[in-house]
Amino acid sequence: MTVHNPGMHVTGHTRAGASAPPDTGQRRAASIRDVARVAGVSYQTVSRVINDHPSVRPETRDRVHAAIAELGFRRSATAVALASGQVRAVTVLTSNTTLYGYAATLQGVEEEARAAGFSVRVGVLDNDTDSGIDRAVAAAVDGGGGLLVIGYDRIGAAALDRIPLDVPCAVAAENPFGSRPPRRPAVWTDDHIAAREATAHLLGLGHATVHYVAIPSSSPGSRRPTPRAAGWQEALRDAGVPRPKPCGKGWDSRAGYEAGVKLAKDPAVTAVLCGNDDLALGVLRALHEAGRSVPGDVSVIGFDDAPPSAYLTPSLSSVRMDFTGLGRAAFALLRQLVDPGSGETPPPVARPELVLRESSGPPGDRPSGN
Amino acid sequence: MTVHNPGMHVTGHTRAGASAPPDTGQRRAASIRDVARVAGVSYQTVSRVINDHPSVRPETRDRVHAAIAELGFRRSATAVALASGQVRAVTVLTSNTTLYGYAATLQGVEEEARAAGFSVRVGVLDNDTDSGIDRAVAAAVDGGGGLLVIGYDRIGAAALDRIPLDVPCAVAAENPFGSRPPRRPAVWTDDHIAAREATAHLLGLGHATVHYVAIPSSSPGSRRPTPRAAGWQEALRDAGVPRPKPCGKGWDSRAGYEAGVKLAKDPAVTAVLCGNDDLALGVLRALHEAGRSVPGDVSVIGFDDAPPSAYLTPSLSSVRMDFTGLGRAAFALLRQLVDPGSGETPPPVARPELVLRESSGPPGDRPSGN
DNA sequence: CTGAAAGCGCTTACAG
DNA sequence: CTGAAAGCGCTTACAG
Repeated sequence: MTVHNPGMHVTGHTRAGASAPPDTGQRRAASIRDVARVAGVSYQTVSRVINDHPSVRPETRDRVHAAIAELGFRRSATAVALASGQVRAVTVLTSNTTLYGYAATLQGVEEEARAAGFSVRVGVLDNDTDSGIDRAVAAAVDGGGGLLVIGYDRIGAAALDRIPLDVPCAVAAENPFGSRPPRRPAVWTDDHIAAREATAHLLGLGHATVHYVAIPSSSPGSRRPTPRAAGWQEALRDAGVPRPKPCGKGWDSRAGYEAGVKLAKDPAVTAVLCGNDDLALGVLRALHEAGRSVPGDVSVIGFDDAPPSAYLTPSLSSVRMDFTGLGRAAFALLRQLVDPGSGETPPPVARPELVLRESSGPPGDRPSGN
Repeated sequence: MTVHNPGMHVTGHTRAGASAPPDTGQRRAASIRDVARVAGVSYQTVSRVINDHPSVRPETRDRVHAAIAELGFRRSATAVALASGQVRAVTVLTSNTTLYGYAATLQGVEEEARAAGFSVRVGVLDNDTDSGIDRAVAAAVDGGGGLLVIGYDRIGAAALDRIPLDVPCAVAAENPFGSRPPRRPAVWTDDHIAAREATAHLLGLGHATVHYVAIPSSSPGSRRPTPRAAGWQEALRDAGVPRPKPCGKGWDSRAGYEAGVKLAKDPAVTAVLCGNDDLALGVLRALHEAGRSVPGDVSVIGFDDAPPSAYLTPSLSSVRMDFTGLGRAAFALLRQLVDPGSGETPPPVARPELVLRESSGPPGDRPSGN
């Protein structure tokens, strides 16, 4: 049976009035008591078997396993959580699940969590008000288990401040939180240094200065620059070159494009560092439309090194970030908190690395000479 | 306190031997019995209040609310789940969380789930063996609640077949499953028709035929073409033009690049349809390196219309897919299954739409004439 | 409108 | 090596 909606297809025995109610075999699932009865032991012994307790006679163990298989028994994680008081789960609080950096971090968390037998929940912070954040935090806390905050942006940082202190929590951040150290275990990579090095690299190539298309700030007041912006400024200051105002207002290619349109109009702009690769992609587009060649007229360097960046035309120079590693390490930190006996130590996170490709070079480096 | 690892920073009171153990205020959380005591009522009444039962005297209700606030009571979702037998949770089973189509689907699920008060878990299928899939399915099932399978690929389709029939489950798929209808409620959009239309469009422009860079097949045997491939073939057949073999082996830009390198060598290739935008991006790159202009020498059309595609140079023609809507509808289907009383009906999903940009045009349509 | 009982499916001591 | 008891924090009938 198939029903056509505009643009959509839906199928299944659940369509209203279409057929019998779902016969999903709704008899009650087997419990350890059922298994015990079939195996001829007490349910306590069943508990020992499913928890791999050593003190069970092999023969008994086999009988229990046979009963488990026969009944298709699956232990209820809910009951385990309630009885043991431990929830072996982590909720990732994030403002976004599709941007490369966020999605890759989530992937890292998931890999590490799965290996540790933790389930992974995602809580999206899509509402930038105190009450919206409180709702999301409450929903995440209610589920039990620990929280992992992706603090790459304003909302993430704000959520971190609103999590009750008795809830175990760790953070993957974009920075060392400047003057305000996090109250929680945290991991981050050196965006600051990486941005400084990328900027210094462009300066070393001979550019008079470097412009910056910023990602939104993570500090609630929006006053403090991101570590990436700070690193860029520092490099300019160290070199004693002019320090243009950063531009950009958003995370996506559209925001990059809009910033790029303005930059393209200024002939003095010969080098642009971007807060992420999507932004850089938009800048590249704006430059192209304005007839300014890359890297001939303008050099562009992105941030994050998303997988497609190497295949752009021109291929994009970018600062590679180990988001997956960050996610893995953040989970390990949380695990230390909720399960100190595990002995889990954070896996190494790769240092940010400037990957040079076609989009950057010396000023005026045109195929046909200067 | 900060510790430097290669490339990583870690902070927090959890560093081995660094400071006192975490003082996360570990006194036992308040239960409804604690609240009852403080409010001077029975715990049963507390249960009524937190469940918004009508039959509670306003005055009593206020006392309970005051006690809840005073104790910072948070109801345990675990206990609710165990006692009520309902898990208001959904696990998204997917082989990937970072590719655009998958991430956007997950986002749609999350939006709809949050609105319904369901928590969202993610289970990643990263192991393409039966036992690997079984482990992932078991982990997802153990958590309780429903399952939502993203069946865009081989692994997702295989997982679907291995989910116990008594577990509520719905599917977001790329196709109507051809000859084998799903045993589960499913949503999908018309990739098949969309691919046929995109191909017909290119043919209508005057191209002698259209080549196809395929995404991997979703059918376990890998024999049956994806709906996208089938739509492409159908358009060629309908038009009575030559039908080249599809190429491509992967999902990412690298796979697209490799396929593009081969296509670029064949001067007969003037139009290429790609199974997704990442693939198209790689094809664009390969064409560029081979000195073949787009769309002058070769037209390229992608699939999915990922957000950056509009800002590529040349901007990419693509088939826009409503993945978020698909995720939303899939959740609604699952909700109908586990919670028939909710009256939730699947929201509309947008029809795939061919978005024409710079990367496609008539053959030989060069700025400087033919 | 409110309370006392039983039970969800397990685990954690405590006996033997 | 195995069993009987108590309890995790709630909800769902059942009384009053």
